[in-house]
Amino acid sequence: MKINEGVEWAAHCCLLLNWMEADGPVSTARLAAGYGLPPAYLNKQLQPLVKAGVLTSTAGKKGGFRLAKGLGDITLMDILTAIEGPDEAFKCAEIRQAGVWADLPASAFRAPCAIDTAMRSAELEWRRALAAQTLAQVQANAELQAPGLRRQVQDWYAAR
Amino acid sequence: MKINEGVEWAAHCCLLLNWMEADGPVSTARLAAGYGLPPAYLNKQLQPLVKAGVLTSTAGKKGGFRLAKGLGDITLMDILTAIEGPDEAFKCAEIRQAGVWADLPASAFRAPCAIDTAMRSAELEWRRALAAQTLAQVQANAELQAPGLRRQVQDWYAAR
DNA sequence: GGAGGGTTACTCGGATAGATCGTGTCCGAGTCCAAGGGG
DNA sequence: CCCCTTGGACTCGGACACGATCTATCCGAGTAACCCTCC
Repeated sequence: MKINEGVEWAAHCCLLLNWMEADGPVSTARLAAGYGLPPAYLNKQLQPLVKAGVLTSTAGKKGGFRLAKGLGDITLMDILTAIEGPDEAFKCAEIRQAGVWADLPASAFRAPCAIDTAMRSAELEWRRALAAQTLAQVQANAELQAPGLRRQVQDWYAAR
Repeated sequence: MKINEGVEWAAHCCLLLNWMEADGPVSTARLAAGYGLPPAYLNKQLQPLVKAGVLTSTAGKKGGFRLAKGLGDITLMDILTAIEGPDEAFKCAEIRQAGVWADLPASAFRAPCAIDTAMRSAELEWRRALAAQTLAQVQANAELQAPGLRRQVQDWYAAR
């Protein structure tokens, strides 16, 4: 039960892409350099975001990634599902249907597994909280805590 | 991001152990037979629960596992942390401290990473929901949906 | 000067290895029960 | 009849393979910009 680090990378990149929006597409190499990440692997992590409609990619010279929509329309849930896939973390294997319960009539399984229900509802709380957090809010918090950072990052990239 | 199936196994076993409490310890072989699981692997999954103080184990003939406390004192969170470990699913690697941010003064990192904060708070919601669910509640729901099941299971084990 | 074509350099995207973690199995140390013998 | 010893079988616990997923890298198809030539 460990979340791919690509989720963190993607979130950071989205925030950065928003800051760099005026400069056109940003290539994987530039993004990776900003965070000290392996460029090729970062590229691989960003690809599912393109498929999910969070980013758009353009090839060729001066190509790179760009936000497909505003930060307010992107939630942490979007990023997670794009990279981790749509499946839930807890997967009920219905082990109760074997052994002791194998001889029971099928009607006994009409009701869902109580454990599965409890685990699902808890996980739903998590996903609900993730879906409630837009990247716009996250960025607002970040800029609130470090007001000059945005300009500093833009300058660093401009001089590169 | 996939939860070990051992979590589901452990939860089911705890409920079963509660039903079989009067019969003394239940061995791994009997537990596994009840769910059609590989006995040795189930044993391996239950061991951390003993270390966590959820179960007690006794060796030798007529040995096996037994609940260390009442179902009301065991939460889904206990089981999860016992098997998955205490670490959180989302681990912030502080990638913001490399590249662009490498030259910034240390004071810039006094404030926590905004992404980390948002992810953590969402995950906390999940853990809070898990900690609020005791196995006693889960079992109550299960027995409510299938009233005769408890007796049926006890009989199956008694005849074995 | 402007337009068109070719070159070039750079981009993403997917196909290909290595590392880490989850899954499954096996055997040994320890222990409890039971039976048998002696008092 | 009761107690102690001895044997045995069964248990958990950890050490040992296998497989899948995550991590990391490489190379190729494609494309947009640029430059040079020609009109």
